Amino acid sequence: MDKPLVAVVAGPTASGKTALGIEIAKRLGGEIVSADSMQIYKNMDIATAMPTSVEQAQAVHHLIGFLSPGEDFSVAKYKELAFEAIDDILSRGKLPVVVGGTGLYIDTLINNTEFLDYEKNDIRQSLEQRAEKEGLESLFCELQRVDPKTAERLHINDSKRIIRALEVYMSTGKTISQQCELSHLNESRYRFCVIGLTAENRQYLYDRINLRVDKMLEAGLIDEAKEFFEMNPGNTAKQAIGYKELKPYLDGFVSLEEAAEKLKMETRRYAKRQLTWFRRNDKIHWLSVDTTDKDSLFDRACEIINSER
RNA sequence: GCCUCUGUAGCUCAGUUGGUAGAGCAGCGGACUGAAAAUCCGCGUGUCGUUGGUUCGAUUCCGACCGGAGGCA
Repeated sequence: MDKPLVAVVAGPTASGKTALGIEIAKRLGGEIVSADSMQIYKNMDIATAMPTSVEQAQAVHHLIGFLSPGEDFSVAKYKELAFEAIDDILSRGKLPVVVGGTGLYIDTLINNTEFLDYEKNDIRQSLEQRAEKEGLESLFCELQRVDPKTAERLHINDSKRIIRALEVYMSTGKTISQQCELSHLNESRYRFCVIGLTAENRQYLYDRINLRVDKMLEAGLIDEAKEFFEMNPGNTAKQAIGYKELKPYLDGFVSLEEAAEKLKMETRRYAKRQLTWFRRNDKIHWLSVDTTDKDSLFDRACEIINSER
């Protein structure tokens, strides 16, 4: 009768999501579904802080390390695969535990966002070329004509969203604002209980990030980066934090110290954006990792989930 | 020891012909519907080294002191 419950662990990078997710899965009989746009890829283990084989042995993990970095990915594909995994886990009487830091992916599951079907095409590429030649303003004016509602919402410099909005219109015949309305007509088949990890002191999180980057470098991030660039990564994988920041060092333009500092900085900024994303969700049960010891954190998270089961 | 330069935001530096100051980066806040670890927007947070003097008024001019860099010995 009641909709099945899906547990979610969200939060910024380096907040301890992986450990908490595994603990919840162990204690409550669950399996983990990753919600991470980069951990989906193979051969990027160190940079993406993918759960180690030891960690993966402690709980079943879905949607990690399965795609080649040459392949592009999208939130629409993620949604499809994630719901498959969730249904599979539920059919075996277990608790799905969604764990990840990609807010867009998580919200798509929670809101059950529907996407329109359309054939793969090269409209985006030609729009990018037009932006190059005619200037972004010309595309923005076009968007004002076809979808004034979206044009009003977007800033004139927001090239990605302007191009995307036109791409949707040209691919589907529907404006992106129409698509947004259509996208949440169907109610979710699940209930979600979201645990959010945060830190009372931002510096605590930043210290953990800095330390983690140092550990990644010790673990062989540089070699992983060299291999990464050799295997022709696609546009999605290329965005990962961890390789592009090391590129100037690999090419001999900056010292390792400078590149490492840049990598730490970009990771910190990413964590900040993640916090901004999750903060607007007023249904999240927040737990502070810097003021709670591990055991009580685990206890508390399981209590919250159990109370909603 | 003497001479020259220098000290302004967390960092690198502008600037004020004397009316308490502004850029970049960092940082902070926000947005986010098929690339989202991406992309975009907003916001100066300051004992102008310290201390005396001149002045209605000094971060600015002058002196001393302290710190840094270079030169001459």
